[in-house]
Amino acid sequence: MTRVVGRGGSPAAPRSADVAQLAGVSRKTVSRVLNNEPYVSDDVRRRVIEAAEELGYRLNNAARTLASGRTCSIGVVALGTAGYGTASLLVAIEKAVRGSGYALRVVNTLDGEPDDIAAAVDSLLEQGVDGIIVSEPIVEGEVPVRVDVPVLFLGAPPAFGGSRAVTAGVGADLLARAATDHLLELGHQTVHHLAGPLRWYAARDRVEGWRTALAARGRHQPPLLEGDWSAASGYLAGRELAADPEVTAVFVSGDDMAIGLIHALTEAGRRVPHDVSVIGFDGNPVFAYVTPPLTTVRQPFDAAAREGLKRLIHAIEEPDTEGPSSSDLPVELVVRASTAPPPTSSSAGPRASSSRSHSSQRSSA
Amino acid sequence: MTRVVGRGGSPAAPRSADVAQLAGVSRKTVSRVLNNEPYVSDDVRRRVIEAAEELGYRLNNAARTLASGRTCSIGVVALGTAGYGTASLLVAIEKAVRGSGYALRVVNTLDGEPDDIAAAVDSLLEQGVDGIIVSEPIVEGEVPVRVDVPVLFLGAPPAFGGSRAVTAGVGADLLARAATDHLLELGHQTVHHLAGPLRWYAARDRVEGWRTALAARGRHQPPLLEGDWSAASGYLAGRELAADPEVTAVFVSGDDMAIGLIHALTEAGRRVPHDVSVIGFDGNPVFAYVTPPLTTVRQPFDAAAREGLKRLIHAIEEPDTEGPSSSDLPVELVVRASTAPPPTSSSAGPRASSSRSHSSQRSSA
DNA sequence: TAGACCATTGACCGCGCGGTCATGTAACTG
DNA sequence: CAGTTACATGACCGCGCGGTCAATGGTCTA
Repeated sequence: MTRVVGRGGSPAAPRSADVAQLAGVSRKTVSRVLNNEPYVSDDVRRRVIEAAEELGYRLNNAARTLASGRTCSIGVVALGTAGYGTASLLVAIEKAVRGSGYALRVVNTLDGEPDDIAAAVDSLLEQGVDGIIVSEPIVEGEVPVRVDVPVLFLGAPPAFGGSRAVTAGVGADLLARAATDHLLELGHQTVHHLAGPLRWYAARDRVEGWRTALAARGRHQPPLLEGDWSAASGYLAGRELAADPEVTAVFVSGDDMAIGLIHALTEAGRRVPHDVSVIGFDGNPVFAYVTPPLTTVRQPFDAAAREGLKRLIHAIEEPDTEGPSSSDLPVELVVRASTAPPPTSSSAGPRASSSRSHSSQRSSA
Repeated sequence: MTRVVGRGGSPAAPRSADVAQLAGVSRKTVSRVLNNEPYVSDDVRRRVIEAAEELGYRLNNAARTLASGRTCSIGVVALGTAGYGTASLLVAIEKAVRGSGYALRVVNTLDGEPDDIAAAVDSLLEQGVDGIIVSEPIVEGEVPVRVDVPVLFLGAPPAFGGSRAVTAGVGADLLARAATDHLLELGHQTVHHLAGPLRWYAARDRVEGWRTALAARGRHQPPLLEGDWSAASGYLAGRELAADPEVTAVFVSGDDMAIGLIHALTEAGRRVPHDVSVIGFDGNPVFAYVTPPLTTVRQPFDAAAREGLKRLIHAIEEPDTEGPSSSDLPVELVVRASTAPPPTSSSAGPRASSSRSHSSQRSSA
């Protein structure tokens, strides 16, 4: 039979048989060369590679998947929002996956409802993936899908999601604790907290860290506020807090919300950081250039993605052995000018430091 | 032969033959049902669907791709940055692809160099895609890859990239023109422009719109400044502009850069918008809550992604017919408080409007 | 009643590759 | 020298599905 010819007279894509013929070897040997298998002489290897290049040969992924049973791709269930945090995490995952030999398939869930996640996971399984990353798991409900590949939950507790689940995270509790400690060390009696939606593990972990930091010093734990990550929700929370003169320090669970909160405080006549200190969470660099420059905690997205992926690949390739142990992620506090010591009754307290402090930061393990 | 059984005694994934056996029909009939082909009786169709559900059957994408030659997936070459604009565009693409019957494969290029893009495209072709979206094409150089699927360039001119290329865009030139017009209508004699990296089409289109707006009114065209999308680069440009007392209005090619620029102006004693008006570009909602709230132009990411995808799918499925005609995208000016009439020698000019203006906006076609 | 026609179903092939196993050939060993 | 090992290659099968075409059975027309 004759091979099909594409539109415009362009020949159909070459197959490994074409390469084999040109190189004067068998198809199987071509397969060996392209998969870096041993037991191929240097001469043959060279000839095959030359022939492949000459023909512009590309492996057919579908065929190799079908034959081998391995898809060499990893699916990501991402949150369909363009926020700095989630977008950074997705980019970090992509960077981590590069060079691992796996391709990435992305499905967004707009809302994060269990059914939504289930649909996303289902579509990934149908496409064929060797493993799945749920980038921001939500707490509510079990995901109603039978999954027979390992799943990495970034930030969820190990119990979540069935037996073949692995987890990794940015160490949100430690980061949140560092943020709270920063404010306490400045002299604040206590620290208020504006959390993200508590359905998110990301939000819960940070609440946990905040509570731990307060408890460690025996401080009063103010009631929790809950936002939705948006600046608008931060603004609303800020209006509430502005009415309470006791508030001198707020740890906000996201930079955007922190910006909204500061805006509300300022509007109400509470100066930041003179009257109220605010620390954010994420590390979006643009907020070094707002007034006041935002003190925040940078999330180690890259490190978390790398570590998570390492574990996931381990679970894929050597499912019966113990995974790599967890390594400590960096805690990076970016101190700018939205935090300061609390106002004292006698003195006016220090003003915001001048513009030099755009990116002063300190790191600790 | 016996079928392979997975770890832990879990049975291997069911195949269409299993469904066929359970439903008491042939494998081919199962295929017909699952592909919604005609000539299947209602009774048989129902039985097949029930059997598939009972077994938890999922189509094997690799096998169907191999057999049919169609992958039913679209590849995206995205920029590996977490900026609001690029991230929003990616999310918009994902939203547009949902329900189209195509899956998404994402590859990031960290830098956008032609070789980098070539590698990304290559890896997509190897994975198997029916079409490719280059989300933010860069101007420099031809992409050195032979591509035999349609390619959608979001924002590049039609000549780019070979014969099977289609394009769509957010209408950046019109948006830029609207931004510039806004400032001119406020009474400014001319408008300065801080562009993005001119290697990007996205930046060039906006420069074009800015030039057109100025030329249409016969205004002086100040020298162009070039940033790199970051707030830091906006800050540097702002230091330059602050030294020039002639500057009363700046159109900045991205919200982040605008924030940096405003910071530099403020630091140098030039008040925004009292002395200098600044308009951004993107529409990141968080900047409604900085001081001053940023006037900006919202990019119609969703509409652009939808339209581009419609054309791409058309090019995939009916390559020989003319594509759908382009429809006008919305121009959405978000007027907040970083723009105002220019200072006059006699009066002090209006102050920034109060906090009510968080999201006042006007739209026009 | 015979012929034409349609709706419905299945037998069979092969997409392009990796896996298994048999077959070679050269380099050692005792 | 025979026996053993290490290396190098190819013949052949089948992964799970869609496509082609033939076969079946029923309904309609002349």
